[in-house]
Order: sequence, then structure tokens, then C-alpha cells
Amino acid sequence: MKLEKAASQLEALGNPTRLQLYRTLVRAGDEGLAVGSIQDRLTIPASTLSHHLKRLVDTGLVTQERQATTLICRAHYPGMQALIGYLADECCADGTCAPVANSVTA
Amino acid sequence: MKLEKAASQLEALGNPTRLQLYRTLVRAGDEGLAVGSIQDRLTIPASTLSHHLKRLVDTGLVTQERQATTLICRAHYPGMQALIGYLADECCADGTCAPVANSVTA
DNA sequence: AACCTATTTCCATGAAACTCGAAAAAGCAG
DNA sequence: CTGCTTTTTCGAGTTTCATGGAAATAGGTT
Repeated sequence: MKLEKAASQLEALGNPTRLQLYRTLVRAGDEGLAVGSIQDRLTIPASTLSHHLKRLVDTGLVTQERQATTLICRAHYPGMQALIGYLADECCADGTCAPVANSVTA
Repeated sequence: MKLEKAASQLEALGNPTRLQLYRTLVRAGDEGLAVGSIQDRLTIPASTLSHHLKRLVDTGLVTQERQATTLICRAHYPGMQALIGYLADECCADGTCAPVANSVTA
């Protein structure tokens, strides 16, 4: 993973609203959540939500799938794993905090 | 870890310059690096560097220690571990991506 | 005190982000 | 095609961020 990409993913998650949004999607699990459902739960205007969602999709942390008129959103686990892996590697570059890196790199 | 704090740490790392800065500190290891040394390596103006550094210190990702006139900066591993732990927990809330969480939570 | 080095604060400026209402588009049903 | 629901784009206002030069501060030395 390139530094630039990691930074953009971190920035995407570095907004409280988006982090909460991502967390909501994670908790929704494999079935995902429709945009409208998310809007109901988080109580934010549709346009605002759409912008945040787009940001998460663009950075590869969330995927979307159409089902008729509704858009199902899901947390994209590989994206998060890659990010955690990057952070762990950076953090553990000199072996100072070993336990995390192994399981990710392996 | 609270969502707000995680978001602020993620935001701090979500800037390419700061992520590079943090990485530089990680690679420097326990002895850390003086602000001046960082400035030489990354070739950024002192004031800009100071701003970024302050951000990382404020969010608990970097610590500083005075040694005479120079300020030694070090990556604060517990801060990063807490962040990775938070991400792993959020990511693995439903057990979908197990391997990472264990080693961190343990 | 005078001086020197290292670092921060002050300040300004352009760029980008966040927010959200209103209007447009996408997709289906009748 | 009309109507209905869902979601995105447009447009605009406000706020925050990023950058860096200049001046101020902190710490030490002679």
C-alpha cells in the first residue's frame, strides 16, 4: 500500500460522521444497509450523507450494490485490513511493537 | 477509546505530510529525532513542520522531550496500538475479519 | 547582558472540507 | 408516459486546514 492511499483512507475515516457511518456499516454485517436506512439511523440530510458515503467508496472502504431503486452499502473489509496492515507495518517497522504485525503480514 | 478520539487520530494521520512524518519517527526508533533533524530529512519549513508535529502530539501519537535546546520527538506506540485496536474492533465487530483483532485485543 | 541556536507562535492567504436545501437523475410500477 | 421513491448533483455559505515568512520565545554559552 502506498503512503498516499493510506493517507486518503485515514482522512476518510478521520471525520467523526464518516467514522460513525463506517461503524454502522460494519455492524450491519454482510447484508449491508440501504442509504435510506442509514439516513434514518444517523439522522443526517440525504445530500450530506451522500457526500460522505462517496468519500468512503472512493477510498475503497465501502462498496455499493444496486437493488432496484435502493442502494445497498457494505463495509469493504479488505480495504480496512490493508489499512490496518499498513499501520501495523509502519508502527512495527523496527520491531518495537511486534504482536500486531505478524498476524497481518502473515 | 471514544469515537471522537479515534477520529482525531485518524485525521492527524490522514495527511500525507504528517503520515510521512510519523513514519519517519517510527523508523527512528527509541532514540527519536530532533525537530531539526526531521526538518533536514523531509525538507519542509520549520513553521510548517511545527504545526504538523503539534497535531501529532496533541492527538497522542507522538511525544516530545527536551534535551537542552533541541526537542526530541518519538512515536508514541501505545497511541498507535490503541488506534489499531479500535479499528480492528470496529472492523471485526461481527467477527467477519477475525485474524487481526485477536493479537491486538489479547 | 549579549549572543547564538532551536523551535514555536503570529499572521495572512489560498485551497479544501463540511453542510444542506433545492433541483435533477435513476429505477421501477401502474 | 405519469407518478412515486431513492439517491445524487448543483450551488452556496461557512468553516477548517495547509503553508510559510517574520517575529517571538526557550535554552544555553561566553
